Amino acid sequence: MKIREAADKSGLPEKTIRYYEDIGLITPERAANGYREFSETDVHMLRFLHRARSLGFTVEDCRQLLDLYRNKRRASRDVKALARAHLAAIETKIKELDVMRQTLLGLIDNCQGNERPDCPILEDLAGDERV
Amino acid sequence: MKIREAADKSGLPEKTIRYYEDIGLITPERAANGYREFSETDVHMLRFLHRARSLGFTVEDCRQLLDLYRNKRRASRDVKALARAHLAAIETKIKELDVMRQTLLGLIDNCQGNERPDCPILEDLAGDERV
DNA sequence: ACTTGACCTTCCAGTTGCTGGAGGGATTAT
DNA sequence: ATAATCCCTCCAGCAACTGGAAGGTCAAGT
Repeated sequence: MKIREAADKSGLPEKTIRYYEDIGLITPERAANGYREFSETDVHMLRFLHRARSLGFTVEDCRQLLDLYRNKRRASRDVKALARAHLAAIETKIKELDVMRQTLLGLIDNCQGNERPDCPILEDLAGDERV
Repeated sequence: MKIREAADKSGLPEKTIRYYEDIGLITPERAANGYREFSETDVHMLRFLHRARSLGFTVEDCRQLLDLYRNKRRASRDVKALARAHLAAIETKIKELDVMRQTLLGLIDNCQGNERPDCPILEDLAGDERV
């Protein structure tokens, strides 16, 4: 099948599929006219990538996951390690965002939000000491 | 003062300070030899930017916040609106990450993590139906 | 006077993961 | 034959820096 159909079946934009080929994640065949020719296996890999990316794995993670997936002699230990590392990164990120969130909530709560200029949000950003 | 000192006092890397000048967030003076000459006010602005960025505001948000900060006729309403929009973005992001986190937790929990190849994580990514 | 070393400058490239668009060939439908 | 869809390959750009190269400046030491 051609790229449009592969895109429809995998849920990825055509542009992204071309990009994934560029960086060597997939290697579809080429027809005589130069068009990419996708097999069902290719689509399967694309769906795999789509799902992995949606779980936040980086493209490099995806490359490794795909390698593991294709390697029938893999150890599930290796997959689990990747997933754990990724989970840890996500949890770190969540914590960072939560700190921001708490701070913003406090600042927003203290701001009148009217037509006057005095604003505790700006005061905080400016590092003004509060008396 | 020169850039090194401004960097130390603001907590921002020199590179970042140059970048902020490039994109017009700050406009330090120049000495005769071409070196940037930072005033206390410049450092104040840099600290403002540092703090705003650490709360996750985008650089464009920072530009607006800085404009508001410098504008003595501002309405705190405008600041609050910016902060609220940013807070909403953060909360959206947290929710997305939490969905990933939950999913990963479930997958990791089901994976033996041994030397065998069978792995529910890969199965999920591959979209295999579980019986 | 000269050199060394620490500063400072600009500019270019790379990062991540795409996305949009230009310019052009191939195929399909009318 | 022609128009509408495909498809192709570049090139550029997004955010927000960061690293490095190549080179100018300045103060101190010999």
